[in-house]
Amino acid sequence: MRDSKVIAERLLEWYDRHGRVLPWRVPPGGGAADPYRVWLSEIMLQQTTVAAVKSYFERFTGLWPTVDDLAAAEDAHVMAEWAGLGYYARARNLLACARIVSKAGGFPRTREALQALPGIGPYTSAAIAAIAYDQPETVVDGNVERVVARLHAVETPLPAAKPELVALAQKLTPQARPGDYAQAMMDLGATICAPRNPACGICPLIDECDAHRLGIAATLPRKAPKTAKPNRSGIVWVARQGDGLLLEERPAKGLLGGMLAFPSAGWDGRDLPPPGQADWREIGEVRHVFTHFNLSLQVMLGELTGPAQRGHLVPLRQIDRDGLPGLMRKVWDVAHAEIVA
DNA sequence: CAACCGTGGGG
DNA sequence: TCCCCAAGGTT
Repeated sequence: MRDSKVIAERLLEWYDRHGRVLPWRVPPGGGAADPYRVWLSEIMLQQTTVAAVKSYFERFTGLWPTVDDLAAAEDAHVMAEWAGLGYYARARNLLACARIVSKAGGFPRTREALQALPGIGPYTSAAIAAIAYDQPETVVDGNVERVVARLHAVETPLPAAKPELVALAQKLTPQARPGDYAQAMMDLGATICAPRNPACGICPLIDECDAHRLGIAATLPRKAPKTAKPNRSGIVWVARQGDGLLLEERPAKGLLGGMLAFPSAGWDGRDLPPPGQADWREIGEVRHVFTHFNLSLQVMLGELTGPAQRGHLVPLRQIDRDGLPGLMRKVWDVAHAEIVA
C-alpha cells in the first residue's frame, strides 16, 4: 500500500516536469479538458502512434470543433478525412457515437455509460473518465501493461497476463489527479519504459522496479508467439471513361469498410468480375501489408466500352488522393503515372 | 476467445 | 528486408 503511494508520487512529479506537450492535452493549470477532444484523441490513438495522429486531430477539430458539428457531418466527408489513419471501423463508430452523444446533449460521465457507446471499450472509457472527468478509473493500455509487468516482474505471457496486470494496475491507481496519473503512465511507457531499449537509468521508478532489479526489464512483457502472415493476391481495375475514373464505396463492414476504392477482387473474400467491358492491360503491381496478411494486387487499366457495372465515374481532377485509404493511394499512384505519361 | 481490422516508423 | 509495434474494439 505504501509502495503504490511512492510510485504515484514519483510518477506525477516526473510527469509535471517531463510530460509531453500534445495538441489534445491541457497543460498543467490550463483548466478542465474538453470531453470531445479527449474522446476524439483517444479514438484516433487506438493502436496508432502519436506522430500519425497529430495532423488528423488538428484537421478534425478545425473542421468540427464540437461533437455537434461532427454529428452533423456527412459520412463520406468524415471517412475521407479519416483516410490514411487505418482501422476504418473507428471512423464509422466515431460518427455513430457522435450522433448518439449529440442527441443526448453531451457525453455521459461514468465509465459504464461511456463503454456502452460505439467504439469505446475498457481502455477508452477509463481514459475519458479519468482525463476528462477526473475520476479514479484505472487506464490499461499497452504502455501500462508494459510498465506494470516490469514493476512487478510479471513473466506470464500476454494476453493471458492481462487480468493479472489489470489487477496490479488498479492497486497502483491513486485517488488524486487520476487523469494526470493515467497520462503519466502512458508517457513513461512511451518515452522511458520503452518496449526495446528501456532507459532505466533515468527512470523515476527505478527503485520500485522488480524487473530492473532482476535484470529482465527489456524482456518484459512476454508475449505469445505470433503466427506468420499469409500472402494474398488479387486484381484491381482502374476503369477510364471520358475524363473520369471508376470508384466505388466498399461494403460498410470488413476490410476498408465504407471507404472509397477502385473496384477490386480476389483478395477480400469477394470474387467479382471486372466492373465493365474494356481492353484491360496490366500496368503494374501494388504491395501492401495488412494486420493479418500481405497483399499483392495486379493493377489493370482499361477504357470502358460499355456501361459501368458498379461504382461511379469521378473526373480525374476531382479525385482526391488523400481521401483514399493507403492501399488505394498506391493504386492511384501507379495509374496516375501511367495516365499522365 | 481468437480472429479480424491499417498504416507508418524504427531497430 | 524483416519484424515489431502503437493511447484497442468488435464479433
